[in-house]
Parts: sequence; C-alpha cells; structure tokens
Amino acid sequence: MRPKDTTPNTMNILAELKKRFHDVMAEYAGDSDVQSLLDMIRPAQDARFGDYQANCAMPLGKQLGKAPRDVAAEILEKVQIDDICSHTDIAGPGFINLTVCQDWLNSQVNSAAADNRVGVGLVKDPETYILDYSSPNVAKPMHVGHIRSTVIGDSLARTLRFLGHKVIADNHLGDWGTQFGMIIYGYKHFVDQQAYQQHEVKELSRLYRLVNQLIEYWKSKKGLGSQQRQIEERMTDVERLERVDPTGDKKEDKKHAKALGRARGQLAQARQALELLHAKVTAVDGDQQLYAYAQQHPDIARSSLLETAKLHEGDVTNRELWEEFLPKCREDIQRVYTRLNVEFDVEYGESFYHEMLPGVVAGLQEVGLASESEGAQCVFLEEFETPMIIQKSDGAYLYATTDLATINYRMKEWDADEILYVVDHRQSEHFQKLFAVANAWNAPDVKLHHISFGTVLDENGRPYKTRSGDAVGLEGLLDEAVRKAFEVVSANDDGKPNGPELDEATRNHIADVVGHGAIKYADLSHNRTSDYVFSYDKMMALEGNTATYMQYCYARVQSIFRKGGVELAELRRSPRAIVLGHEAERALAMMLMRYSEALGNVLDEYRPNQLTNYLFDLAKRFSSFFEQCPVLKAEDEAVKQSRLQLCDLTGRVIAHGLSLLGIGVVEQM
RNA sequence: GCGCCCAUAGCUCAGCUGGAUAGAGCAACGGACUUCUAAUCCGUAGGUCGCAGGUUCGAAUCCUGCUGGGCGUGCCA
Repeated sequence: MRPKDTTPNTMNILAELKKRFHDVMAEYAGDSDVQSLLDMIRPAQDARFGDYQANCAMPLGKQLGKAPRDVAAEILEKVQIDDICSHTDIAGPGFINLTVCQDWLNSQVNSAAADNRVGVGLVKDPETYILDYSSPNVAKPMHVGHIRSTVIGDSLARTLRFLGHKVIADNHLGDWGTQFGMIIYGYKHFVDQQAYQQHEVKELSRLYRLVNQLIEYWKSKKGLGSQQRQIEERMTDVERLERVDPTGDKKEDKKHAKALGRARGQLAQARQALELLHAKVTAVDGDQQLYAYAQQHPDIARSSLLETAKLHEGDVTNRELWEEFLPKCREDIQRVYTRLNVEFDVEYGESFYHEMLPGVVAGLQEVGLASESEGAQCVFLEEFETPMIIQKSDGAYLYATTDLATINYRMKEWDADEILYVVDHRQSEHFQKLFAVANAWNAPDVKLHHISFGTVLDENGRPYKTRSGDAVGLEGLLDEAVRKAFEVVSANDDGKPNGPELDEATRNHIADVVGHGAIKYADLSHNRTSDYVFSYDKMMALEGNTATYMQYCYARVQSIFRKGGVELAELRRSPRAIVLGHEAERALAMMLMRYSEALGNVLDEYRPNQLTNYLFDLAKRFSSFFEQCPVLKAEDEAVKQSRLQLCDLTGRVIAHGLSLLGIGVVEQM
C-alpha cells in the first residue's frame, strides 16, 4: 500500500539481517533497487531451510548474466554475518539459507525479556495519523455491520500508537442526517411519554423503527405496480428466449443459453423483490394500529425530510429536540464502547461541520473545481463518469461535502500525514472521488487511505440479518457470545479432575473476557478485504485460531507460576539467563523474536490479521514447548530458571499482542 | 451498459504484494491424561489454487480472455 519503512528497528532479527546485507546489495543495484533486493530476505518458508532466506541471487544472476548460485556465493563471501548466523547454505537455483546462531539468539531473547517493550522498537519516522472508524448513526441501534469498522479501527489505532506514531482516533458520528428528521417526526406524532420518561433512547429507537416502517410501507405500496410490470417484462423475455430453437452453431447456442439463464435469474430476483414489498405492506395492513397510523400519515416520507431540513435551517423546536436527544443517544452508544473497551480521542460528528459546508462549496467554485449541473453543484473528475455532488438542487449538502470539510478541519487542526477511513468496501468509489478532490483542492500532501473491509455473512453466504430482514443488534450479539462463553467456562471447570476451581464471579469475569474476545478475534483474524461468515459455533468452539486459544495459553503460563510459587516481580528482577537447549525452546524463542516483524506486517497494509496469524503461530509453539519441556520439574535449576523466563516472556507477548487487538487475558480459565 | 471486488481441501479461512513439495483450523480417522490446565498435543487422510492462454529461471500471486458470484453506479450515508 505504501512504500515507507514501517519496520521497528530494535532487536528485530530480520531488520538486522537487512542492515548487514544493505551495503553488499548496494554494490549490485542502484539505490532505488536496494530496498526491493532487501525485501527478498524473509523468514524461511520451511524450518529445514534454516531461519531466514535471501532470494536476491536469482534476479541478480539474471541481471548480471551470471549463474545465480555463483552470485549467491559471492554475496555470502562479502556479507558480514558471522556473529549472527551459525550456518549458511546455497540451495536449489540460488536460495541463500541462513540459520541464526544459538548464542546470538540467546542474547537477543534475554534482551527482549529485559525490555518493557518486549523487544519491539519505535518506528524511525513517526507520523500523525487520523483514524476514522466506527462512525455509527446515533439514534439507530448499533448492529453487526458496525463491528468490523470499530474493531479494526481500534486495533490499528493501538498498533500505530505502540510503534510510536501520533494517532487521533475520531468517531465521525452520523448525528445530523435524515434519521433525525425521522425521529423528530416520530416524536411529534407517536411518542409514548411514559416510555420516553422511563428509557429515552429505547423509545426514540422505537420511534425511528416505526417511522421507517411507515415510510417503507408507502414506498413499497407505490412500488408494487411497477415491480409487477417488471416481472411481466422479465417473463416475456424468458418466454421469448425459451421459444428460440437451437441453431446448431455451438457458439451461438452457448450465447443463447447464457442469455436465458440470466433472464431467468433476473425474473427470480424480481419475484423476490416483489415478495419483499408485499411482506412490508402486509406487515402494516395486518396490524390495526399500524394501519391506522399509515392512513393518517400518507406523506410521512416527505414530512420527515422536511423535519431534517428544518433542523438544518435552525428551526427552534427541532433544534431543541435535537439538543435534547443527542446527549442521550451518545450515552447509549458509549455503553457499547465501554463494554468493547474502545476509546476515541475526539467524536466530531457530522453536525460539527455543518456550518463549514457553504464554505466548502464556495471554495471549490472559486478555484473552478465545482460547477452547476442539472441544478446541483458538482465536481467533475476525469477518471469518473459521474460527478461528485456536493450540493443538491434543493440546496441541501451531502456527505461528500461534510467529508471534504472534515479533511480541511483535520489538516488545519492536526496537520495530518495520513488519514485512514475504516469503512466497508461498498463506499470505495465515494472515497476515490473524495481523495481525488481533496488532493486536487487544498490537501495535496496528505495520504488518504480507504481501509475497506468485506461484509459479515450468515451461514448461507448472505449478509447477516435477522429473519425479518433487520440488521442484527450488536449488543444482543455480544450478550450471546458472553452467555455461550459462560457455558463453556462452567463446563470446563466442572470437568476438572480435582473439582471446580472457579467461583461464580470469576466465571462471569472469564466469560466476559472470553466472549468479547471471541467476537473481536473472529473479525480481526480474517483478511479485512474478504467477506466472512459469522458463526457462533466456529468462534465459540474455542479451538483453533481463536482468541480463546491464546487466552488459554496465557492462563497456562500463569498456572505454572502459581503452582511453582513463582514471584513474578522477583523473576523479572533476577538476571536474564535464558538458554535455549531444546528444539521446542529454540522454536518458541525464534517466534518470540518475530513479534516486531508481525507488527510491521500489520502496518504494511493495515491488516490486523497479520497479528492474529502471528499470535496463533506463537501459541502453537508454546503448546508444543509446554508438552515437551517440563518447567517446574526441569532437569536442573538453571534450566528451570531459563524456562520460567521463557514462559514469562511468552505470556507477556501474548497478552501484549492481544491488547493491541483490544482483547484481554485472564489468569485462570 | 460501465466500474470495483471475489473464486484455494467436504466446511471456514491463511498464503507476508513472483520463490523451494500450496498451509492452518473445523469435520473424519488413529494415538497420548498416576499431568506445570486434555479449552491441549502427536499422527493419518484430504487440492487440476474457477477455466484457457501469456509474461519468466520460477505464477495461487502479475497480464489478457472466458465462466460463475458479490457490490457500486447523478442529487441516501
């Protein structure tokens, strides 16, 4: 995604190797190519090849017209790595295999253990990042669609901060849009004062859903006719195509079959759409109260828009209602963030930028970027067929306008180097336009990235929704995860050979950490660009690549300390004496040393799943070590001390890595 | 119509932006609990990386075409 060097620079074996290779590589290539040659040094793909491998001899051989294996030998001759590598090897067509020497690895691990950053340095060139994530519409309950943005954004913010960047996490709340007009309209006509007194947000949310349902009712009712006509048209298409006889020409027939298939698909789609419309209509028609409301408010869609417009124009009543509703809605959202342990530095919602919007349009007009078209103010861009509309023909502004105002503000206020928008992939075209305009207008240097992500699907591969077609509420989702986690915790504890160890309160706490961790981890462990299938059973199976596996690993480490009566503070004060004798110890240590590599990989393309993959590998190495290397019953005191230190470092890295994902650990499970 | 994205084991997914014999987890099968927590470990089986070309020492990865799916597409956000 970006070419800058994000590799943290302390105790990073890969970085050290690259440093050692740098001058030699420079002899072969111009400065510009050195980096790409160095990037060919990477962790060995297979343990049999050693720890790291350099693949640069093959392209160089080609370039120089020499045999790659000769080039590899030449490179090895020149490069100074005797102190780091015990063994080097040229394999296959010219792979350089590097094995890190034991003494050096020992000393590196000891340094990491003594370091409160577990061996991870700070980036050389810190930057100022604005992270724009979560951004729910207030007054609408948060649903499953908000989870990815929130969790991915939070994790990136934590990781960037840890590596030394300045981060401003900004929750760009939707607090000014059409949903407020709907709520205001609902409040004016349908509010149940008693319910409102009791729980304001719950009532507001009911009002939102009610108004939305009535709007949808009329829209669906009006749409039935045209949908019916569309089906008829599709049917004629299908019938016409079905009557066509095969021509005998293979190509022609194939084309025809394809057209028929598509027509049938479209027909099925149209029928489905009609069914949906019918469902929305009958839901209201079948309910006396709803039906009465609908008849009394035939113009509800337009009226709600009008309430929004009045709010924006400064209408006193609507403004007062907005002032009354907003803090309560924010509190309600805050409750979700509190349980998710997600924090923001600022929460400047859309309303914050409202007064800046005329200036945006005027500014773009002034420099000739914006022009009028069909009554709207538009910015036309060469690369795009459609313009970015910044002011509607009725004078209202759009989210594109707000987004531009937001960039202006962020540049002025924080002089940002990069702004990351953690928003789902469907908005990619919007962001392409936004970035193009912002860079062309008055933010030429800032790096703007759309950190897009895929959709959360159900087990049938369709967007995750409730049976009635609504989005699944986020809080209910979290509750369910915690409930399931509690069951697993209890079942496991009851089944312990020496009887249960955990009281009710402890079980609840563990269920809370494990349940929330499972949800977050399921999300973060997938490549963010893919859609993924949401499944409680998968994530709560608590096996395989799940947060629970890592948390379990951590708990086992703590269990060793508990059983052995080890004082952690004392252990950490004592001199570091990790010696890696056993194969499993060495493998574990090597993985521990690669933590900073993993974090660098996260920032390369802003993908937290690079960290989950790493933690899973680390946890597997630890489990393997745990099986093979007794700690408390080690063969002698030196080995025992060494292994205790190794366990402690592992526990710290796991806990730290999970913390960067926004996930906690517990001492016992 | 145009644009963007996706297709990897029965299932869910990785694959570090061109490297060695394509990996994990689940499910299946076979082993390991007088234990530092078996929420674990060890092993077996499972693949024409959608299809066809191309680029090159080397392709799941890059390019072209095709097939199948998703999303977006002038006044919602």
